[in-house]
Amino acid sequence: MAKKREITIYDIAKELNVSPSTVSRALKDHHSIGKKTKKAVLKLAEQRGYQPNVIAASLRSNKTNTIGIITSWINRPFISSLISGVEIAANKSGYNVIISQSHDSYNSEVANAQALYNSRIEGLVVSLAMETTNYDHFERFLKKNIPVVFVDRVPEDINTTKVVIDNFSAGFKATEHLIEQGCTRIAHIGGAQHRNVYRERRLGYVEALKKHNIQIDDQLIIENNVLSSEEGLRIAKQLLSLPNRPDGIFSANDTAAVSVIQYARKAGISVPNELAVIGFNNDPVSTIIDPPLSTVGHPAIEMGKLAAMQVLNNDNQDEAVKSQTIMLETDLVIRQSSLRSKILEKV
Amino acid sequence: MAKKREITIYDIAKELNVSPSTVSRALKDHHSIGKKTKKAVLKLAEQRGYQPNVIAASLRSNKTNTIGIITSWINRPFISSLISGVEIAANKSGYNVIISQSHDSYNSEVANAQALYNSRIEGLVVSLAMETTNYDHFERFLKKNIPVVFVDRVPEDINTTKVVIDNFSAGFKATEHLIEQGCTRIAHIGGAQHRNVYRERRLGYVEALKKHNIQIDDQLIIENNVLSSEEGLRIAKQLLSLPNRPDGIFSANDTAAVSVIQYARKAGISVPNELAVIGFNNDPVSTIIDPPLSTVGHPAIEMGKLAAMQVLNNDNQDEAVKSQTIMLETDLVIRQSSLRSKILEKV
DNA sequence: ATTGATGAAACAATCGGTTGTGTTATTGAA
DNA sequence: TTCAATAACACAACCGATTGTTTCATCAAT
Repeated sequence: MAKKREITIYDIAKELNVSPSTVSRALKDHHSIGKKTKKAVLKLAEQRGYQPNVIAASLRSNKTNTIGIITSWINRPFISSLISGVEIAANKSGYNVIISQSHDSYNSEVANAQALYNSRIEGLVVSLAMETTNYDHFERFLKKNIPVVFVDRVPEDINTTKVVIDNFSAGFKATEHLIEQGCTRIAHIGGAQHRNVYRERRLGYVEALKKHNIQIDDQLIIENNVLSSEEGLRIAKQLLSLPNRPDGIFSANDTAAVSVIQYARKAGISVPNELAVIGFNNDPVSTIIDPPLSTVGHPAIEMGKLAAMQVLNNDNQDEAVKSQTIMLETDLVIRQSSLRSKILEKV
Repeated sequence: MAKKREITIYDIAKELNVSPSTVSRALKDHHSIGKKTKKAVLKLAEQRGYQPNVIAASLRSNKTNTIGIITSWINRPFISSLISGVEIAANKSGYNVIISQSHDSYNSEVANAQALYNSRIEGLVVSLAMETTNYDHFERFLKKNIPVVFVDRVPEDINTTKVVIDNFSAGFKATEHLIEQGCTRIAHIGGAQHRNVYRERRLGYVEALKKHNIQIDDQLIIENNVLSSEEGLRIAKQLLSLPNRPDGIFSANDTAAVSVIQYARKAGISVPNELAVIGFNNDPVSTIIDPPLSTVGHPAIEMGKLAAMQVLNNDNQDEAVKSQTIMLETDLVIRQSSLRSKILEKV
């Protein structure tokens, strides 16, 4: 019952008594085809509902109009926004986007890269798995001049385009904000230090303390590979049980920061008066928690769009531009969880 | 500097003095190829780093190993989990997943469907755009026997596989729960009624009221196409300003439910004592809001996996199974925003 | 020794566009 | 009138694998 075959340029060619190559060229408005012929081809193609077989075109022209993307998980606020941005930019340029998830596993990331390579993608957007420390699986793309653009979680020692936020500056700003609020013992909940984003946030934190002549206390720096709400709770307990407990906490993500607030409430520690808290990411939950969580915001969708555009414009760029790092500014989103002075005024 | 050409079966064939077809068959362990030949081919392929050109294979065999997915937005908790599930199931079967966003626009949905069709996808997973009421753009797939599986937001009058939750039962359970908590004036914040999910939730709500002989009050039923936090706030204000205000609210999503709680707090209305609230989706924010939000949970990732599996197993199924509706149960997640009795006991 | 069956591999068409190179007719210049 | 330039289109190779059909050799059975 279904039509067995799609209509091809050969069908059109036969019906119009021209050659397939003429049809092909007519369809893409090639200059060497006469006006009447073009009209006739376009008209018949329309009538017959001709749809080009992109697979055949890909095989011959070696262009797939497809880019790939590898992230840890799709269902996280920041990442899904990132992907959304990639899709928007790619779609606008007529490109397809193939997704894949590493689940933060190095092996999966390698396997996905391999699969995408075999799918002949023309570009790749990557946010690294937590585990990944070796980047050889991307060399294959670069060798073939297939652009690889890293976003957010990027490697250091690989010569390619990166789209990141200024994590150092963000960490610095967040910490300095706490200092300005009068905090003197500021803790930091950080992530895996081999990942740029977490290391740089911590460096910003340290730098801010240094600038304001505050002693760095290793007891107040906790690192964790997961930063889940469970881990956040555990860390909050640990920090707030210290004999000389912190009066401010800069957490490298909102999830852990929210846990801190929840624990503090249970423990009868007033936020922000006794403990000022600032997180990172500006997740939706940050506006819901009570008190609302101060945090660091960044343009996730924009980052995705930018990454995709870097991939798609690769041809037009010279070597220097191909290995640039695009660094976006973050904005401090000050809410009540850290707004000590104002709260104090009110009280 | 880069290698100009990938290695093909022709290269291997030439080097081993066999024909390309032998190489092709050897690589896929065809029975008509001798053991020694197979070994030799495999070995050389490995040595030369042979990677099959999937485009060429697709062209000939008419198999792309790719499925498409159309959703409204990627960056929403429920949808990103859905997509994550689709990717997991597809990846396990060696399939690629191409994403696209309709942004809830009918025209974009049509355009995306068209683009995916041209990309020769072998199956399509769709969650409808809010605007969509005409489904002709999917007929093309069905005519060619390309499976189209709808998830969550599904059409009524189209004969294909659907993966949904039991929205009616969920609405019923949520409302009955409020009744059991002693609520007598229960409001409903609903979504666009032409979308199955919202219509059925409302029907469940109405049925629960009927069962318990509670008069349906049109003043207490508000419908809204967006259900954003802003709209939620507006609706909360409207409902709670009624002369005879409700003592319970069943919201069709968590976003609006959270807004209700936030507004109630500002208005000095105690939740759940004076107003019991239950939402829908079990979004992350539902655990963060104070009091924690009761809601309806559903297995988003599982739905995605199931949808993908329906698409991928299409060949093995007869016509009856091809147009089935898979309905998953929801679970009532009771938290404090609706737990009146217990709260009252405590007080 | 002849025939038939079986295994192993070659041959060649095919998928549907793309693209470099010919070919023909027309036109303008010399 | 003749020749070169140009427009318009045809021809055919090609992209790289897949697959139906043939061919050839080997071996067992009669």
